Amino acid sequence: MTRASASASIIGMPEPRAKLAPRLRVTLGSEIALGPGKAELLGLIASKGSIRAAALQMDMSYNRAWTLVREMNGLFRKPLVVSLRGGGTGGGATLTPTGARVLRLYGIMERDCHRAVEREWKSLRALLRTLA
Amino acid sequence: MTRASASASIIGMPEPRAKLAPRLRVTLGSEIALGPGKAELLGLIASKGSIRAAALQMDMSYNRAWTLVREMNGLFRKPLVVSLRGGGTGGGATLTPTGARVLRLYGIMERDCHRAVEREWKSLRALLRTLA
DNA sequence: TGACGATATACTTGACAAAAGATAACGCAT
DNA sequence: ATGCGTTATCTTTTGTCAAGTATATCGTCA
Repeated sequence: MTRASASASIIGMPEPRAKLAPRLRVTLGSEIALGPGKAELLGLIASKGSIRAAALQMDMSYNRAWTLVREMNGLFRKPLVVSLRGGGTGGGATLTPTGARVLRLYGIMERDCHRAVEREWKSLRALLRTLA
Repeated sequence: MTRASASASIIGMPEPRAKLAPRLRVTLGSEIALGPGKAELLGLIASKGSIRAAALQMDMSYNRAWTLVREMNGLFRKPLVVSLRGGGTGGGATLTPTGARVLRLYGIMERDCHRAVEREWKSLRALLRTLA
C-alpha cells in the first residue's frame, strides 16, 4: 500500500489535483531534527497528551512515533517531549516549554513560506498537466 | 553508502552544521512533478547540454537522470527537455522554453521561501544541539 | 497483589526505491 | 562500413526504511 497521508483517505483515491508542498526540513548533520511529520506528531502529542494516541491518529505505529520522539529529544538542547509511565491512566506524554516553542516556530515558518511562494505557484501550476 | 548529496563530499564528513532545507515539492496526484533534485538536474542539463554530463556531475546514474526527465516531461503540459541522439557529438539535450520557465520559477520560489523563514529559523537554530 | 494502560526497547520481516548491468538505436565522421 | 558518444529501455540486484512482533517496565487503583 502507498503510505497513507495523515489527513487523507486511507485507501487509494490519490486526490488528483496539483499540489505544492513546501516542506521545511531541519537537518543536523545527516539526521532530520524536524520536518512535517515530526511537527505534526508534536502537535498531536500536545493535544492528546499521549504518544500512542497521537500515533494512532496519524495512522502510524507507536513504535515509529516513539522513535521520532526519541530522535527529536536527542537533537535539541533540551527535550521537546516528556513522558510518564504507570499511574491511573497508564502514563502519558506532554510537550516541554521548548517543545511548545519549537512547534509554534515551525508553524509560523510553514505559513510564511506558503505565503511567500503563492504568486509564482499559480504561474507554475498553469504549466502542469490537468490530470484526469 | 549514504546517498551523496549533490554538492557535498563523497565520503563521510557529514558536515555537522544545523541546516534548514526548504524543499519545495510539486506533486501531481501521487507523483512528484518537481523537487529539489529535479530542479537541480534541469539546471545542469541547461548548462551542460547533456543528460549524461548532468547526471555525472550530480553523482547520479544516467539511468536515474533519464527516468527523472521522462517523468517531468510527462507531468507538464509540454516537455521540459528535448533530446537528440546520434550526430557528431553523439547527441545531447536542452531545455525547452517551458523548461527554462519552470526552472526560473522554481529558483524564485526557493529564494523567496528561504527569505520568508530567515527570522524564525535563527530562533529555532538556537534551540538545536551544536553537534560535535 | 494483580490487572491495566501506557511507555520503553530489541529484533525480524517485507515492500519499495535506487543502483547496477546490459543492450539497442541513432546519426555523424572518418 | 565502422566506430564513437549519447540517448533510450529493460531486467536484475541491492539497500534502506517502515511495519510488525514480542517483551519488559512502570505506577496507580481496585
